[in-house]
Amino acid sequence: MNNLSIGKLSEQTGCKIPTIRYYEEEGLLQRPYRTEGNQRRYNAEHLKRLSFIMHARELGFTLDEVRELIGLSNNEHGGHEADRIAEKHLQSVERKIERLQSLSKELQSMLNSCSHDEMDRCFVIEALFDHSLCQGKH
Amino acid sequence: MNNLSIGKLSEQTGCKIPTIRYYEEEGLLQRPYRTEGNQRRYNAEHLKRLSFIMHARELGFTLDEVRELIGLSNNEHGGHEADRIAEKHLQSVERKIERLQSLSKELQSMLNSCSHDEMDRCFVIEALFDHSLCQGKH
DNA sequence: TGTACAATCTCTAGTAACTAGAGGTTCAAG
DNA sequence: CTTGAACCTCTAGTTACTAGAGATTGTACA
Repeated sequence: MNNLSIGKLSEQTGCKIPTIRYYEEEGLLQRPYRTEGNQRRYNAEHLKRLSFIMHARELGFTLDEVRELIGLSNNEHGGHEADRIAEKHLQSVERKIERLQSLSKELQSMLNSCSHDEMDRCFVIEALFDHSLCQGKH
Repeated sequence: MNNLSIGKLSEQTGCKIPTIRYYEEEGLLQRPYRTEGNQRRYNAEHLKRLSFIMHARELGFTLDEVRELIGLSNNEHGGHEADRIAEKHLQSVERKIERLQSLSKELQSMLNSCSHDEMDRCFVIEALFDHSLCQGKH
């Protein structure tokens, strides 16, 4: 688990090599020990931190939020703050879901009515045109 | 409706001025007539096209897909193709909804269990760390 | 007709979160 | 000790815009 090369860390976490270097650059991942020959060597702490970052990213936190979260986890008063961030994030996720659901409905009804007539006109395209003309009316 | 300046077109559509120029640059919006002094003047066709682009964007189509859709709408065999694009898009939207819903659940359960104990430890942060360590196990 | 100033022009660079490639160096197995 | 996979840094590209600088044009009003 110690003295992992960047390739091994990448394998273990599923995070791509350039992305690992990018996170280091961005100050999200601690700078690792370097060999004489200037290659990176990671330990269990790095593995843990990188997994944390990746999981937070999967959950849709931005890198800035991840940065905040990491800062808070080192801070004794960070708990309530972390709540706030997670709560704000939950709200934005729920808004996103709503928007996508209405989008899904619109796409479905476009597709359902999309039989083609003799002139081979497609209602998908027409629906897009029509709806785009009645702005804000639905 | 004719001879709209870029500012008026922007007002009418709600699309920002630099974005209009960007769409022109990208070949999505037809190049408009220019005055002697090199300023853009738009007509009803441009308005219609821009509204189409914006509506498709709201529905989450990428600019490349919008480009395709515009191409297809000028093509007599485009109908079935447009179906295919819309269908593919619908599927990706549904996948996105699923992912967001499970994310929302995870955030909610994080927040629910997030009372703070005497030591002011926050379970939001711990949940993030814990889950990040059991990779792929849920 | 003159003038002021809002609106427009082009161009460059910045955003987020990576990804890809060039050209060169190091590590480790045999 | 050799060789080839893995690593290094650096630059530039991606998507869909947005912001700003510095210059020019359009137009309302006196």
